[in-house]
Amino acid sequence: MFQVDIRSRIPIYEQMYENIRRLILEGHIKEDEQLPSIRELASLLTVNPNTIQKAFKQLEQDGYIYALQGRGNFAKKLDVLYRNQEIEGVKKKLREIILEAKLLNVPIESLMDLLKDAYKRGESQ
Amino acid sequence: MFQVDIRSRIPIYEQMYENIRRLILEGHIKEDEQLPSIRELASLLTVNPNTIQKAFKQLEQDGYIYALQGRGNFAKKLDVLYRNQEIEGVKKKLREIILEAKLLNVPIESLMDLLKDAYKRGESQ
DNA sequence: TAACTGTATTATGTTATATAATACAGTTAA
DNA sequence: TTAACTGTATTATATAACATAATACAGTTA
Repeated sequence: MFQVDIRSRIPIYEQMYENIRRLILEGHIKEDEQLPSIRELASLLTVNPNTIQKAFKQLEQDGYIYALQGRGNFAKKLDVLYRNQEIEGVKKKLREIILEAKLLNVPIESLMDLLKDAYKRGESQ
Repeated sequence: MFQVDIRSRIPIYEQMYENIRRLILEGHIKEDEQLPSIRELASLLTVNPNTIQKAFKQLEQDGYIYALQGRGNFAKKLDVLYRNQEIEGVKKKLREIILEAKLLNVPIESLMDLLKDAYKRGESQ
């Protein structure tokens, strides 16, 4: 499914969060599809169940999944409104990095080329 | 000069590092110009001297400043070769965020517009 | 010499992260 | 009904990163 790097400075639960979030956004986990159980993931990735739980809880709070007592965790339907918040966040980050690039005197043409190129190469869907 | 947010999850020494790095890259601190002393900054920002020292040490290792025993810390001349490493780092981050945007189905035209806009608005120099 | 600088070390405290070990409750299939 | 799954919650423990505190020493400068 995916991997976590226990030596990374990024917390495991945050890596988990990002990975699952990505799988949902990319459509690899569809609406109402069940995720692996906490214990299953824990043993699969050799990570403590509590750590998985922390990631899942965050995913639930942020609207990516929903939990059913005794049944499991499932991918939520991503509504448009919510997705817009996501998009705004990405745009903000994008602006920051563009300023950073400008600071380093990277010409705008280079950035445009990079943008086109990266967008093309991005895995579709 | 700048501020640090002690409640941020970004370590103080890292905020210091970023702030000073930025001042140098933006040309607000010029080549061979002396930086405030460690103790001075420490009392100014009410941060422990050791924390400042950690930021300065990192800045020195990364080629932004040089230290003279008993004299102080000074901004280094940024050579082209080094700047290229910086640029590569920013480009990498840029690619990642563009993929993120694509994931959220932001059309490339929006990103192009955003790019032009952000680049224009960026404080010059 | 006094008052600055950088540098280094040791000790202490705090917080976030992660693990371990349980326990309890809901669901499901045999 | 029971066994084996699920989620949920709690308490305890360990560790590492971060930051502070308190010194000490060495080089520079007026």
